[in-house]
Amino acid sequence: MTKESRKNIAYNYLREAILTWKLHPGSPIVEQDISDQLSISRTPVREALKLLEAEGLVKVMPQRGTFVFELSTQDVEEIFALRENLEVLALQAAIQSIPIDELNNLEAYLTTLTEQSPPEHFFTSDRQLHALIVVNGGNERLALFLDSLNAQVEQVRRVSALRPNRLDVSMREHLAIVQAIQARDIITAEAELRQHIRNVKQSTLDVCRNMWWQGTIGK
Amino acid sequence: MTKESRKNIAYNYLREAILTWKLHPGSPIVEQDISDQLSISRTPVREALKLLEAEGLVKVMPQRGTFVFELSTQDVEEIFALRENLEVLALQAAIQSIPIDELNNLEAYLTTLTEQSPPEHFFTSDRQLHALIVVNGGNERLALFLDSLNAQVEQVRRVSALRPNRLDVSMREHLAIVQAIQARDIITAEAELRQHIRNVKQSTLDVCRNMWWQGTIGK
DNA sequence: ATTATAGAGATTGTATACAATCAGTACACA
DNA sequence: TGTGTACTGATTGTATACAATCTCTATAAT
Repeated sequence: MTKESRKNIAYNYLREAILTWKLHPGSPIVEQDISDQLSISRTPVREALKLLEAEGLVKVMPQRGTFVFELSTQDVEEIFALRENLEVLALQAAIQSIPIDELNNLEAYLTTLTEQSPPEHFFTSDRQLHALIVVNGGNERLALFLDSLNAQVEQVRRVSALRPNRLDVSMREHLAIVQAIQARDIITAEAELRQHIRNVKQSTLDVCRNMWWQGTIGK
Repeated sequence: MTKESRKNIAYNYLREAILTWKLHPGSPIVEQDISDQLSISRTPVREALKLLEAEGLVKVMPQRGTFVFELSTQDVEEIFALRENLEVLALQAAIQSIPIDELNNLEAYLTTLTEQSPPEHFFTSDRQLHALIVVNGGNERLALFLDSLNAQVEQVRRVSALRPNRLDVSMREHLAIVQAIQARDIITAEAELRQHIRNVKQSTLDVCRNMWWQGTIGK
């Protein structure tokens, strides 16, 4: 295996820290601090921050500082509006070509999940389903853009997905989507996918507003 | 007016050079050369190149070199498929809110254009129309993404738009779109917009293939 | 003749020092 | 008391030197 570049070390470190709430929305990221923590120079840290900025996870204010991105409700609306339409677009392109055995595997896996299953299992299956759709859609730019959109809400989603019943409901929605794709039924699949994404959006919005009230983000 | 950062100087310089064919697709960009030409250090040049990479105008191959992006027909297919659907999405959101006087101005301007008008006038009105749609769509992320998609084909489009009759036809298509928006007729506007983008795509594909044959790009 | 290998040159990747700019503070002044 | 102004510290922006890695070529071995 080829050695990882220092830029990538910094990138993965920062990305993980943001998504797991070790770095809270709105808090500053000082290049020197990160380079000290990782024992590398500022240069690769800087390049990693530029990448994260392009991805929408941090906001660089020139000559002032770099800050962890704060999601507003407006942002959530924008992101999910795009996500819904782009994923449907990918679905239309992919529905005939998604391998049936992959669908069967995913379906089998979904039916094993219960309320007691560890949340990571839900996250994994969620990523799998969306990857299945997007990758088979065959448009690389669309796939990359969706990744970037998802990264911007993932931070909040990791909280919202844990709300009571949400995991269970989400699993049922996934199952409905998978089964519609298995039947190559684009009408149903599209409707289920749209509904699922709208539910996730609502859930994300709720958490977003709660955080606001509690002063977790903003001030 | 605030002084422009050296990173931006390098960014604008390189972007312009690529879009005007001073730098041909596939040709290498050496950081040291650019920094010499602009009398600045490699650091801001490097940051500019990373920006251009995120935008899809250059391709950085780690430890090997940086190259001007070469558009393949596959890329053109991807880009226009996305552009068509995203612009329609913006149009649906924008059609009621695009100011009538802006539409009237653009319509008046379009009717003054003839085969003899300088091509820049066509480019300007083209940009205006698409900006009108995308900005009033109200989704900033969608607007930014479309900008980046357009940048990737602009290089080729500046050639394709000059083909015989293309300017004239394009003007008529624009006029039809504008008039449908004036009437707030989403059905017609969407159909005209889709047709227009498909025509531009076809024209772009033709030029793309010609360049291939002539060895302008590739080798 | 073909292949393998070592070395040189070119280019990007990284470290580090210095410059420029911004925010906040203390202080002078009205 | 309020306001403006210069100063200080912190942080990003830029310059430059050095390291790592890749490509290409020359050379040697089979």
